[in-house]
Amino acid sequence: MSRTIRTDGPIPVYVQIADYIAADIKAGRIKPGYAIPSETSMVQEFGVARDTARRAVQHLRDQGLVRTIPHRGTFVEPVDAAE
Amino acid sequence: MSRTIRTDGPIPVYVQIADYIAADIKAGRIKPGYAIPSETSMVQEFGVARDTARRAVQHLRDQGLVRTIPHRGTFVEPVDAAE
DNA sequence: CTGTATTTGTTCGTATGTATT
DNA sequence: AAATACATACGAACAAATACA
Repeated sequence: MSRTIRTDGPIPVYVQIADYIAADIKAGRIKPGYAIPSETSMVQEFGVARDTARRAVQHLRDQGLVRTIPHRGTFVEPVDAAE
Repeated sequence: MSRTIRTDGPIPVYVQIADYIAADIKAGRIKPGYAIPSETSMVQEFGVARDTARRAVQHLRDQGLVRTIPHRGTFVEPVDAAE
């Protein structure tokens, strides 16, 4: 898995991260009801600030792909929820 | 012992706390094998958030001065471990 | 064996300041 | 000016392991 983050291009870092996770969801690598990586693990995995990781999660929420439960995590929605 | 925390300067609070504890270690006030103050006690003593106390401990770990045992505490390493 | 207290682990929420683009 | 990104800091909730009475 490349999962390279580019800061020199036109695509915001948070969108790039969200896209990676969205791809995981759509490919079934993270199934409905299961948690996506925590903000902290995104920070570690992608080497970004937590602020950026949060934006990525927000982006996924905006697309209806996930739902966050405070202090628990962010979970993949049922497949039909993102339509 | 002053141990004043300054929030108006350029030195992060967590670094200031770590420096205080590092000084205690280097002065022999906390000996190898013994525990440094818990996160909770740092919160109380310095009036900071736990997040900040944890950063201070992390900073000490990064310097090789201490080692954390989960659910037990954080302990001073042997003197030669920090070289 | 059974609680209770202590301690670190983990997670998201919120805010501020700075720098860069 | 506005959006993006990083770093710092405080809050809050709950989990889990450990230690001990």
